[in-house]
Amino acid sequence: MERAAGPSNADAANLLERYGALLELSGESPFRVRAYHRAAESVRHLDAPLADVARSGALREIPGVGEGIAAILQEYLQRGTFSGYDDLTARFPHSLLDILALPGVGVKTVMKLYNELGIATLPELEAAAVSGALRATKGFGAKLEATVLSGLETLAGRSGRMPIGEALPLGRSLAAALRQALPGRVALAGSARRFTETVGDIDIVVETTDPDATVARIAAMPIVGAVVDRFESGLRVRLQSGIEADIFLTPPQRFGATLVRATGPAAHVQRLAPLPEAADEAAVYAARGLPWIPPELRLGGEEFDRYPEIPSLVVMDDIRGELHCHSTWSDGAASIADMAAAAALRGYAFLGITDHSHGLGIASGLDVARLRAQRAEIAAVSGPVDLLAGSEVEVRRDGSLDFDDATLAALDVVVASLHVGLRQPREQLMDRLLGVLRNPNVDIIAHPSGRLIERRPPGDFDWPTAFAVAAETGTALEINADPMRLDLKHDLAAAALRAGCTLTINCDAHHPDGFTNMEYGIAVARQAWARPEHIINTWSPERLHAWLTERGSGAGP
DNA sequence: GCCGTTTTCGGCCCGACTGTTTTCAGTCG
Repeated sequence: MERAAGPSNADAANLLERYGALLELSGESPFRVRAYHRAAESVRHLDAPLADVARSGALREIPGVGEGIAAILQEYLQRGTFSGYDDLTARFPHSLLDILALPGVGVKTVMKLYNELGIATLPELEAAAVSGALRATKGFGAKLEATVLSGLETLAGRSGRMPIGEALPLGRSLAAALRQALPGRVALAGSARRFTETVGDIDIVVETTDPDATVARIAAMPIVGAVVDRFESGLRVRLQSGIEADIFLTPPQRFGATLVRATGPAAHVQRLAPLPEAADEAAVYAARGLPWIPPELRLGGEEFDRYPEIPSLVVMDDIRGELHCHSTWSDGAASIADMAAAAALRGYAFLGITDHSHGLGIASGLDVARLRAQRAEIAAVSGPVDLLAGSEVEVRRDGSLDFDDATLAALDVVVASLHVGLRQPREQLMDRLLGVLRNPNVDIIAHPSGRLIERRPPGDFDWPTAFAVAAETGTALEINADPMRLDLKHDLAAAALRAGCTLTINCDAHHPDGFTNMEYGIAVARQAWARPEHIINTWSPERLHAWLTERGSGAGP
């Protein structure tokens, strides 16, 4: 396997991102700051290595990269940094960016802390908050103190656990590298294999008859920075990226049992105890009279009672299309044509284009006039897949929608979302949600709880009531497959199914790459024991169209 | 800093909530 020389696209994107943040601290125009963030996103999603793009002279063809940023990227590729970045890091301590990352702390607060109190690091900030120095400063009060302390607490609680969207690709690439370097079987284990929302560390099982030789080979791998620990049954390594991973060594005849144990969770493994010595996982389960239980279903409970249902649960191949994605018409990064092509490449039959409505100004949401114009483009592009003209319509704070009923009824598919006012009291929040569920023009409620994993708690909804009404109106509830959302989460999705609700799984893709997140949504749906018939985007295009038409929209223009 | 069936210069990123004040600045989705 040949490895591309030079820094990764992600490294370049992160540098542009940091530079943008530093520019913001220095008081630069918000538009200039934004330009760097936009360029960073484009670079992050490039199909080819940045160095190759530069060599072919196509840097300026990257969206958001003009003369200035192209020159910066050239310099970065040659020197590993660029002079503008060096200048700014000389002016501001890099650690100010850590403070800027605290929720509720923006540029103005960071610079005031730095200039008036000399605070440049998180520990200094914590000391100032604890000692009361913050609230003693003019312009700061008890609330900022509380914001800072709770933000620091969140950061501390966060440390160590990665979102599944990072952990799984990382675990897979480590397993692939080990497979390349070692003769025996290699398998990803641990919570990443089980698709838990967050992952503490990467676990891998490696088969070997010569542990010492295997350890030596692993230690010599380029991806491995250092062996941190060597224990009885394996070793702990620190990767070049700084992430640590446990590698368990096992003789071939015990590979299955070791993989079950290393995959966990403890409650699941306990039900199988004592684990029979077996060369593969299926044999472990067979010895207990069970079929092989897929890792994402290993939760230590239901899987031992409901296993006959496993073959009927939804799988990736059941998905015929998606009903919630974005394009450059709002905050997406790709054209409708590009999104349609990506969907076609995945074998999808249909794709709902649902850009934001105007209420979400920051996402440059569409007003009625632009919605009409977009509809024409959608009609022109439709071909590689069946495109549905839709909207992700904003549910405003007062519960009203951004578009009137006639506008919504003319759309093929309507996805309603609560992005604002998620901290409202339960009663108000439920009034909004129930009102939207009862609107016959709304087909889908997107990311119903509004949570962002480890960043924002869900809204305070009364789920039994919400699910009862959704079951009555037939409105589909989304499992949003974005690994930062996974919303509904699996236990809520299971409760929704018990209440008789219909579901849909969507990536909420803002870029062609976004569709690859589908596997996370599938895992959540399976953890909720969902079958294809529960999920509207597994249905045939004919059945889906009939359902949409029946619901009051989809009648066409 | 980028970009152009509004424009090669002048837009681009709006509106509400919160906290700290006392008429508004800062943050965020």
